[in-house]
Amino acid sequence: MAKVAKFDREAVIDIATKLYWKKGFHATSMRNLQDAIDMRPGSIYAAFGSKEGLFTETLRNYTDMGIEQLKQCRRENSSPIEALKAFMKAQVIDTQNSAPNGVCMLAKTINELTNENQALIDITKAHLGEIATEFVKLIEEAQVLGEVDNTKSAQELATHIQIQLVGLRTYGKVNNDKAQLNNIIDNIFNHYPF
Amino acid sequence: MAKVAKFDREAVIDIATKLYWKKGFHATSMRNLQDAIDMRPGSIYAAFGSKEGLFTETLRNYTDMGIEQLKQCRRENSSPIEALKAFMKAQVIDTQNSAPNGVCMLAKTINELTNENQALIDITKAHLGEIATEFVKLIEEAQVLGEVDNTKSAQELATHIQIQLVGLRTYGKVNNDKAQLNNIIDNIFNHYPF
DNA sequence: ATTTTATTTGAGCGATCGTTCAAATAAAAT
DNA sequence: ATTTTATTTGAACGATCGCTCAAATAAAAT
Repeated sequence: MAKVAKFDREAVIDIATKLYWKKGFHATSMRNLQDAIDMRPGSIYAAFGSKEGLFTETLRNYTDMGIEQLKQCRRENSSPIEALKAFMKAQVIDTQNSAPNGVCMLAKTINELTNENQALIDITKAHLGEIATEFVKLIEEAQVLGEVDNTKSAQELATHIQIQLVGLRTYGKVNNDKAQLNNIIDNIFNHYPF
Repeated sequence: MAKVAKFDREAVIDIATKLYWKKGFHATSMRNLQDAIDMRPGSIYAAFGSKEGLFTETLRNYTDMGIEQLKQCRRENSSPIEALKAFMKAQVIDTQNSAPNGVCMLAKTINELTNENQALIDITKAHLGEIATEFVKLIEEAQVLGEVDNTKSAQELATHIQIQLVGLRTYGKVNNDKAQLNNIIDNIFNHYPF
């Protein structure tokens, strides 16, 4: 054996996630990343391969954080639907002021990239699918508990939630009104299709 | 007087709109624009001032096209709500295959830009507001005709529509299923809050 | 202590970025 | 025909882009 890597890979990916989430793939330069994570080009390329390679790891990190946050909401709520509602409020309202960006990093990436980065688009789509699957699990649980009509398709309801999340997080950036956003989310669960 | 500009300003803005809409502000280079509109840097800068200046004109053009499309839908439908539904289907479904980009250029811009381009963000927000105002007018018309419960806030319903549009256009890019998108839009108008 | 080797450094590569401007051009005015 | 002047051209500016790699470094193995 020989010299061992001294940088904290998780910490580096966390910082890179914040930067990419805030500025997007194209507007984040390797120089920006070098400064933020305090690594020189050679080390970054040795560890992550390329700008795309590092971005890929931040997409994974962002998605894992979201899924973990959803599970945390589930632990804190006896009702799966209340857990889902709490998650939506955290994602739509709380992120507007505290997170690197109020909008969903995955939606932002889908919006930003073109065929020129098809591999990144495919990964992003897959991650959105993973999150939708977590929604499905929660909704099916709610159906078992009788909180949601079990003749409805859990997959369709999950899609509905994801569409609301993406739409609301962008709207929240345009009109950051916590009370209004709160009402809108309450209404989503008080009416069709829930 | 002297030599007169020979380029077609509207045609140039149309082409620039398509490019910016497709690739976004940062990923569209002036070189890309020069090639697409067949003008040399000096002419572009004389006519539009800067990359931001030209982008601003394309935002205006994009918004005008959307509002015109909405009015066209109104002319083709005796019912204002049917007109709104037709508009949504055109924006969500038809654009996925024919337009430069399936997602809304204004939403894409809100998602992409940061404080570093606050002026462009402010313009984009204002344009989203203009479109919402057109939705309000249509909904108020529907309320007069008894198509929509007139105890509801037309402004809130318009916001609801805009959130659905943004969410659906991004979802359409992830899962381009015409039949499913069509059903989702039908459901929006068959249930709460309509 | 010396050797081995994974890691880190940072100068610098060629390409491209947004932009400028002096010179060339061409249509209107004389 | 000549002058005037708005427009167009395109070379080129300094800055920055993503990325490479030879040299320096430092921790583990001997």
